[in-house]
Parts: sequence; structure tokens; C-alpha cells
Amino acid sequence: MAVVRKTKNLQLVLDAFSKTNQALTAKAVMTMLPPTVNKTTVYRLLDRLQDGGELHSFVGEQGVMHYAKCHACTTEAHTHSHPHFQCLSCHDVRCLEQEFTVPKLAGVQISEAQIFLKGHCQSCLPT
Amino acid sequence: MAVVRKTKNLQLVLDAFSKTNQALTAKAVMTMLPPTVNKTTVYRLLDRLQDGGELHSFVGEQGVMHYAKCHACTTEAHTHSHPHFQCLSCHDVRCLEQEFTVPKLAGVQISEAQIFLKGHCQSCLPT
DNA sequence: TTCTTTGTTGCAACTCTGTTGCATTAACTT
DNA sequence: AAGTTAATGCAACAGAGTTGCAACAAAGAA
Repeated sequence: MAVVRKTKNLQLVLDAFSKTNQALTAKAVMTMLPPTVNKTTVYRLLDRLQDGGELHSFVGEQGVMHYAKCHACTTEAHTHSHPHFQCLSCHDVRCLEQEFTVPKLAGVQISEAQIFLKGHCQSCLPT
Repeated sequence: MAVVRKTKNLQLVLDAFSKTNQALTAKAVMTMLPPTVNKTTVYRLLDRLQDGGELHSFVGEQGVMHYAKCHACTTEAHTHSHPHFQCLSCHDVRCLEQEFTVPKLAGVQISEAQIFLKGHCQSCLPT
């Protein structure tokens, strides 16, 4: 079920995501919230925001779920086929805007692609 | 540390992987072994086989670690840039042999790509 | 404004994947 | 056969995420 009521905790979570362009884990969100907010509440808010299409999620490092704001994605056509990227220097995780076209592969019919890239972001490039 | 001694449990795990082309979770491996084998042992054997280059691992559905036999990968050049695939019908998870070239993306320098695809395998295609 | 409905929250307990410390067992070496 | 030490089993733990339930609080109705 998506978010229905505009509660204080909801606003806090939304604020956390508007403060950054990074993808955040539930744990990361919690550290940005007053410690009085229960972790169950955070998990449930993230779920609801995802149901409502305000966030999308993907599995990042060590199998931990990450959540990020939806920009290109509309609620109806929730493709999420853009790659997600983690910088090995600053450890930021974020969405890359470029759409990723999955080439035709022999013997399988692809309907969904999850692409997780690691490397160095522009600010962290050795140059 | 890689595998050093050829123990009974090691052979059982290797047998499990030679019985299938699928990628297996630790849990899946355990169900293929006599119940006397401790789960810690399984996790450690999977780690050692990975260190030795006999297996490689990747994060699959719900953030669960999967292990698969290494074919193309050598111990030295352990690229793992081939995609991993899960069939939405039979739920098998396996490696796709085709190498995947990650296109140049603006503003980032990619050094590793994890590609997880979902769809239907040849046997499960509606045709 | 007050009442009522029901979506939301906090708490505690739990599930699941995976890990760690330690004493015991069993491969491999000589 | 004896010694060395990798491998194992056990128990306890860690971290991410879930569930049931009672209490609370938005949002609309009266």
C-alpha cells in the first residue's frame, strides 16, 4: 500500500532523500532521522514510497537494499533499467541517468535487467 | 585461504556443483548434502573454492549470494563480467557465457560490472 | 470542534543469511 | 606412527529485514 497520510515521519524521510542525490540504505536513512524514529517505521515508509513510485530500490553492495528517488521513472512505467553506480573511493551509490540497452542474448528472453557498476566518480578520478 | 586438503565435505560440495549448471546458494548446496554437514562448513568451503578460483559468486535475488562454477574465468584474470540470469518460470539461476561490454558512460570510470538479468529461459519460453 | 475511522507507529520478538571463536577432528608430511 | 595444522562442528552472535499487536494520530464526517 502506498503512502496515504502526510505524517511527520514521512516528511523526515522525504527530506532525507531531497538532501542528497545518493541512493540510501534503510540504515543510512535512519542515521539522518531523529533516533526516536523506529526502524520498522523506516522500512515501512520506504516500502510505501516505493509502492507510490516516489522511490525505487535495488540491491547494492553486500546484498543490501538501496533506495533512490525516481526521476525518469513514472509510476506506471517503472522500468529501472538504468544502471546503478558505486564509487570505490567515496562509496557513494547513485543512479546513472543513461538508459542501458541489453543486447539480445542467445537462448533467453530478457524482461528485466539489474546493472550495478563500480568504479570512480568524476570527483574521485585520479586524473 | 583456498582449499588445501581434499576432505570428504569438499568432495560433496564439488559433486553438488558438477550435478548442475545452475548457480547455487549456500542453502541450496546444503540441501544437496547430508544433513550432518554443518552450515558453517558449507559457507567456508564456498569461500575457499572462490579463493581458489573454482567458483565465483554474485548477489542474486533478494540479496542472496549465489555461487557458480568458473568456466571461462581463470584464477588470475577473474573477470566475472558475464551476466547472470534468472528464469522467472523455473527460477533457475545461471551464468550466461556471452561477455558483456559496458558502454562508456559520462562522468564515471567503470572498473567492474555486475549484471543480473531476469526473463525466461529457452525451456520455459511460451513459444 | 469533536467524533469516528483507519492509516501509521513503536515495541518486542522473530526470520534469514552469514560470521566468529574455540575446542576437536582428521588430512597430509616426514 | 607421530606431529602439524587445515578443516570441522557447535554455539553464540551480527546485521538486514519482517511480523503481530496494541496504541496513536491524520483526515474526513457530524
